[in-house]
Amino acid sequence: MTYTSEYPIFYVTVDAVVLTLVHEQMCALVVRRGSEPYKGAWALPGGFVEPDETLEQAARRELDEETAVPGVTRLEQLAAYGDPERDPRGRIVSVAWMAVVPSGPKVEGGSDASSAQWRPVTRLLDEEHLAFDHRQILADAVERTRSRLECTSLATAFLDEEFTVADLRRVYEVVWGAQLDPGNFHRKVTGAGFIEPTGANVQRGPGRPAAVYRHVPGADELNPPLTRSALR
Amino acid sequence: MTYTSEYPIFYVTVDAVVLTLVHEQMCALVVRRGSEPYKGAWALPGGFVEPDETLEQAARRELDEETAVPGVTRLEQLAAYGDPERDPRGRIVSVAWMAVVPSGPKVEGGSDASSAQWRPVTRLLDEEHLAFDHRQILADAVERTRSRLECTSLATAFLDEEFTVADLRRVYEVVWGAQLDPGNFHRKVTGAGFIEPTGANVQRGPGRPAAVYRHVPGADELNPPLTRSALR
DNA sequence: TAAATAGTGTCTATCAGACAGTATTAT
DNA sequence: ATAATACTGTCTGATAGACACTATTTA
Repeated sequence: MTYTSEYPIFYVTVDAVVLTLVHEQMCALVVRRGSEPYKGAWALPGGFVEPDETLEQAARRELDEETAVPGVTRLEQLAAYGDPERDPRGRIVSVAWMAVVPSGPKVEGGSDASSAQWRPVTRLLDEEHLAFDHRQILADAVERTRSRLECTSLATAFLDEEFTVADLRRVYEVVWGAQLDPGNFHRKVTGAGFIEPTGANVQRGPGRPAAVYRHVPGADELNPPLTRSALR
Repeated sequence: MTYTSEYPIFYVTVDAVVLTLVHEQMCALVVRRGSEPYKGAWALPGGFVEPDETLEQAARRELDEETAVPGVTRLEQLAAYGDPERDPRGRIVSVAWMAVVPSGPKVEGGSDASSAQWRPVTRLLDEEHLAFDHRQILADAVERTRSRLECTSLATAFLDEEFTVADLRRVYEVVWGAQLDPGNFHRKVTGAGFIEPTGANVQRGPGRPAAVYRHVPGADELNPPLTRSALR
């Protein structure tokens, strides 16, 4: 089938940055490109928007098809990237989305991409070569995530439904790349209103058992915010 | 000229929200639509992106062509809007931008639109009908502006190069819709590091003359932020 | 026992907000 | 003089961060 237009042809794609924690490292979901351009390079999952779907639906569909990653609840729109030179195949404007999922889901496979994989964000940004302008998109997503931890409950999205205060602290420490004072963090986060105790306790390694918490549904705004300067 | 494609046709447009203060009211720049759809309704200035320009260049060009508004320095990308039903003419994804300009520039005319005009944001949002999904875009831009006042020097963009602390306070009061304590505001804002005194004083009406300030170039981040809860 | 983690108490410096007080002008 | 605006001083309550202390477990 061929389409015609009296205006220049633009293509619209979506790309998704999905972040999680693997072994105390922030990792992003990437796929190997199986065709030119950038064949063999890592790329963010994404693809062309179809005529009758919203941009968000397109991002979800591409994530399902290329990575089959579970746990994607909220997708947040990041930005549109539309430099004329960003894709050698033509004029392609991409709308980028980001999501955060709990640690460790299996992602290999999916029909479109030969291999989807979690890779540390630091390596993707500093050492490896990402296709197109995906390095910029990833960097923007990471920065957005860092600031979202200050004023929203996004940190809980890195964790399973039940978690301890220490689990949550590790999320902040990894994402912000800073050590936090355990005592002060505990007081602040339990008083911020976005997590509530389940009543249960868990024991992991030596030390006093920790209370188990869950995210309070709907409590997504944090004020006052958790300041990023709570360093040790 | 006719273009052909084997993929469905998408069009990409840009829309711009330009905000300013007129008579103590936040106003947005809108144009009357001269053709269907939504003929005669107010719309945000914008139009189709051309093949060889960036999205930001397209936004600037459309602003020049449709409104000839001066004073647009920084354009900040807001979001992409791509609902399949948002435009009856076809599948059009629009990338929205926002800018803030000093009060009072003349804008009537321009070649494309019969009349560009400043209209109060409250009326556009609450009473009048904006074309397409421009009401949502405008609402998003206003909310973004409100939060940008907390942690950036954006408020100075509403003012001319030289201004008083009272001028700046009026910007915050109008945008946030709240009264601020003059004394506390003065201390906070002069200590925040993003404005500096020129040495001159001005007299407007009764009262002690006010010192004149200017924006410190490059000082765009505010920390600690000016909290929005500095109400009286 | 020592070591490790969980959680609480407490002190201090800082800061937001309330509000009073001083300075300088127009009318 | 009076009113109005531009600042500046001061008090109070809240909070961030440092750090000590208690509680509960493993090894």
